Amino acid sequence: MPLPQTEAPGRLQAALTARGVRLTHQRRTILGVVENASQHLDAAQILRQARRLDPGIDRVTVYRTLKLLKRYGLIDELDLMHMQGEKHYYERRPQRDHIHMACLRCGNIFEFESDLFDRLKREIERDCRFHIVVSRLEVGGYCTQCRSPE
Amino acid sequence: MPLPQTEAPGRLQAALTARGVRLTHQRRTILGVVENASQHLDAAQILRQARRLDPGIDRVTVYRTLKLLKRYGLIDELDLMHMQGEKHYYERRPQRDHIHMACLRCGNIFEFESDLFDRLKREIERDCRFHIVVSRLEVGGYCTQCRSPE
DNA sequence: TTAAGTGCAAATATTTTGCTGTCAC
DNA sequence: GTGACAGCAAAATATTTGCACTTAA
Repeated sequence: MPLPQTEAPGRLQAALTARGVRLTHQRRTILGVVENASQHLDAAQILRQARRLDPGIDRVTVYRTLKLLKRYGLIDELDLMHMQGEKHYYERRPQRDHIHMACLRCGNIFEFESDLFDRLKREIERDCRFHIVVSRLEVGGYCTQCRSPE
Repeated sequence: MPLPQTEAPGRLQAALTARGVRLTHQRRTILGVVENASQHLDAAQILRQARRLDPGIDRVTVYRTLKLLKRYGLIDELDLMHMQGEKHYYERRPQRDHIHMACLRCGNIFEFESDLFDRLKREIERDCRFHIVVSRLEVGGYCTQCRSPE
């Protein structure tokens, strides 16, 4: 069953409150959808789910809220190698960055954390004297299932 | 002065020919633009430059040619952290993958090659049993110039 | 010759903006 | 009470599709 929007305030909501951002009913709903998503959602999917909880929510409000969250660095915007059109996907920014792998055959998205990735980012910061705010590593290819015969 | 389109056939053109792809006048022009670009170009910029050499070229032909090149793995499609709208940027696929760093203040794009990046990709292939076809690592942040006081 | 490619027009997809009324604090 | 926010309509941006004509091989 869909999660009630009266659920315990999530981390996103707490983070916005801490920054003194006004929390409207609509924002709470959208935050809840993003927070409790079991997969990467695009704007249209977020809108659809938010409307189940609050049918009056407008598409524009979803876009404005996503932009707000992105501006505060609370969510990451993914392209997932543009596997299905040019839409973007969103996920709450994790403690530790991870890599997204998109299977070009089955379309599944896999995630992977890696010390080497963390080291690479530190190397970039040091060698290029570049202060990293946000990073995105996406790869497209074939997963085990799709490579194996059958 | 703009490069004449009668220039020596570039690698892109050779690669398409080798694959038995038909080379039209328009394709040769677009290939030349992409090949000789000194920076990352989006579709509109490619169209503009192509039209200087052949005013009749249509926007659609540019998109179709870019899609063709992407399908054959001859160019890479970049987002450059969506610094200016949602357009895509293109570059001829290099021998060795590199990282793109986008400065959020001055908008400059920096490139960086790294052994660690190569190792990371090998690690992904091994640990995740995932065969990588294409990869993209983009970071957004602040370059030396923009971090320093003045 | 003929399958593949081009230009044109129109459509689609995604995201943004202007404005007026509403609500969180 | 008031400045920030929501909804609606419309626009802007980026890319794709259908179709009749043209061209590379």
